[in-house]
Amino acid sequence: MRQAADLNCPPSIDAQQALTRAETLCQQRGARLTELRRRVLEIIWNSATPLGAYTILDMLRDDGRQGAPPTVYRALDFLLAQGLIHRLALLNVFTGCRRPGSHHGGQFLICRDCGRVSELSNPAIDELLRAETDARGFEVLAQTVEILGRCPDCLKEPAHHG
Amino acid sequence: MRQAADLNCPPSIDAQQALTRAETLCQQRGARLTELRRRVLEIIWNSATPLGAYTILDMLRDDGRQGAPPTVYRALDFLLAQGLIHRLALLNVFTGCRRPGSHHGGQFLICRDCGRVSELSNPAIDELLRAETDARGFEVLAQTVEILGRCPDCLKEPAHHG
DNA sequence: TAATAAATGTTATTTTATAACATAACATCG
DNA sequence: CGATGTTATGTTATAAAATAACATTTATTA
Ligand SMILES: [Zn+2]
Ligand SMILES: [Zn+2]
Ligand SMILES: [Zn+2]
Ligand SMILES: [Zn+2]
Repeated sequence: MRQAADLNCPPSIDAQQALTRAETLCQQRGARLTELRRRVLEIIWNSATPLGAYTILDMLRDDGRQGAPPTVYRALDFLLAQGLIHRLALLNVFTGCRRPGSHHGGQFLICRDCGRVSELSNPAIDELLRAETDARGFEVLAQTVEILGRCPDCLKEPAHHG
Repeated sequence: MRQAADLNCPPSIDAQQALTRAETLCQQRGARLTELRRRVLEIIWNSATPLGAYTILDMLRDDGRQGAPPTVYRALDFLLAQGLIHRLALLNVFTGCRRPGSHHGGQFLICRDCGRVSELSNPAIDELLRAETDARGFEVLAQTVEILGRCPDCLKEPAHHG
């Protein structure tokens, strides 16, 4: 996977803003953004690409912190519940939410080659999905729209050098 | 998970039709629907709910057939490549495609309680997603829309008895 | 038939996620 | 403050999902 600067994606917040935002939201909700949880969120935001749970665990250990898989998964569960991160089911990785606060199902473009992710926020898609579920009397608990492919930058490359 | 008859879902084919259809399609394409691959497809279609790879493996062994995880995953890979089944990334399970032949990204309503799945075929959603990817110059390789929730039947139940 | 390619068998391992229980930190009340 | 209940984290072990690597068999084709 190549690493690169930024995918031309919708209005996006940066790591610093994300952490500040997370603190505000958790405070308002009476949720405890502990040091561990905050650090996991920071690790996720500092990465150019989404991270797997075990990669995050390695980074926690690099901090000198002790930990095991449950350490990470619990923090991730908290962040997911607070709508601060998303899980990309196609790749089993986690990425920071670009619109925290408004609980929403994710819409993602995931580049197979460089791993970068673009979070969409297309209300028309949400609307159509809501119409489908309403028509069927289906109660929505979680929702994900994931498109795996190749981003413009990687399409410029001669071919897929995987 | 409760088991039940049928979710009120779009025009759907049954197991028998699916197998016949698969044979026709594979023949047209020069793809080999071997006995193993056919049997895996049949197992998937005979189930009221999507199945995990290891459940399918157990069923193959019940047939008296020998096998290991790769046996199943290879067959699943073939069926996926032929567009005969879909993988639901949220649950790591596989389900028969209700519109085989037209390669398409899946759109699914998945009931958390009874496990049954409804495959949508909303062209407007496909259209919006295509518009998003086109606008970004993003080449689509795979696409999935998954909504996890509670189906009408399960909503009739007093509460979530998990 | 011999050579080639495709499919399957087989063993081992990697990757992802959770169960179960112990300890520590934090809050709330007497 | 100290006792009590609750939440968060530490820790060990295991479950669940997927793949790597190589051997063998089956099918295709020259
Ligand atoms: Zn988001
Ligand atoms: Zn890319
Ligand atoms: Zn389909
Ligand atoms: Zn249901």
